[in-house]
Amino acid sequence: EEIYVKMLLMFGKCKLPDEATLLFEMMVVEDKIIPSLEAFTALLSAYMNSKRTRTAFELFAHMKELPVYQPDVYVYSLMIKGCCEGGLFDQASRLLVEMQDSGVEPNTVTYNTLIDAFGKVGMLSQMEELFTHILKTGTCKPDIWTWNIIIKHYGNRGNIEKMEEWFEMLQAAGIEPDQVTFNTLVNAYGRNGLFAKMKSVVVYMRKYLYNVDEVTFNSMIEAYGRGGMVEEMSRTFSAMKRGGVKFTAFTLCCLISTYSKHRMWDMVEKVRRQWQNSDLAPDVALYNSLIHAYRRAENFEAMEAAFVEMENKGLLPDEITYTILIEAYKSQQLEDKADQFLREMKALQAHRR
RNA sequence: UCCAGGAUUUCAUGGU
Repeated sequence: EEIYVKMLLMFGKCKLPDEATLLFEMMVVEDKIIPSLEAFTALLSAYMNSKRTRTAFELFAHMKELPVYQPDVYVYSLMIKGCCEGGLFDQASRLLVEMQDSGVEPNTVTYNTLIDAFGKVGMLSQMEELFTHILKTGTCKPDIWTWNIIIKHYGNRGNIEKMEEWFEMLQAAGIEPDQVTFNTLVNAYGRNGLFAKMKSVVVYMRKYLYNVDEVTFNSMIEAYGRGGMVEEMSRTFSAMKRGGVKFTAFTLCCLISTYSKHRMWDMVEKVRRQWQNSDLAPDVALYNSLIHAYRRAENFEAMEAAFVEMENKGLLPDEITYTILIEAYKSQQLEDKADQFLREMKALQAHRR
């Protein structure tokens, strides 16, 4: 069963909810395994990752009717996350009450989920209040994730002073920052154009033997790209490869977007060749950036070819893909084709409910 | 009894 659970999680990561459902049924029917609560949690999480919130909640309701599958703190934390992501804060707080009523105590993960949810919608004072509340009441012990979440949200909102303040408080509390903490700082400084500080964090990381990984490099590459520092971006990409850090779809997506924004078509092709020579799994966002690059270049044959290639690789276009194509065809007065893709997009959206 | 397996954080693409 552990293998099934691992595979369910894989499907969730790859956003393949239907495959997850099939696998789960296979496990029950063919291998006659009585699924554990963990298996159900894995299935729920696959649905959540694939934004099949409704399916997840149906399963959740079903589980509650079965005495052996009474949700535990894992399941409740996951469902609370689902509510928050759908903007259903009332329902989230109802679940929080419900879990306590049924004797399941929320833990650090549950509160981290809520703290992150406040941050995501910009309710930073509520975010802080919740943090001090759990600290004061001793409801649960904040962990490094809690701090990382708060640091991230101040960084994302451009409040660098607050971010640094929280980073210092973290250290003052005697907690060791981790890889994620530093990557969060690199990302925050980068997105706010503070390139010197960004670089100094990386220097610090190297000095104290934290892993400078693909997330670190991706943040820098993205930051330079956004800031129009194309040369610096290219150099960082080279440094990444020289350092033996494997680039990801994310890396190439940043590069292609920036090069195409600066109409550097030869560089787009260069990235594309490195992509072809790599063993990266097919990726929708990466194809989207390429399709958009060809649309910018008004190279519509290449755009269509990239779209066909994407479908041949078994990838389903998403709303972004369709939007790019529809805009492209509209700009060429090809209303029929634009309409056709509009219908396909609507069909996709309908299928997902 | 111990161990393992499920939940939360850092990163991209269109409309902008």
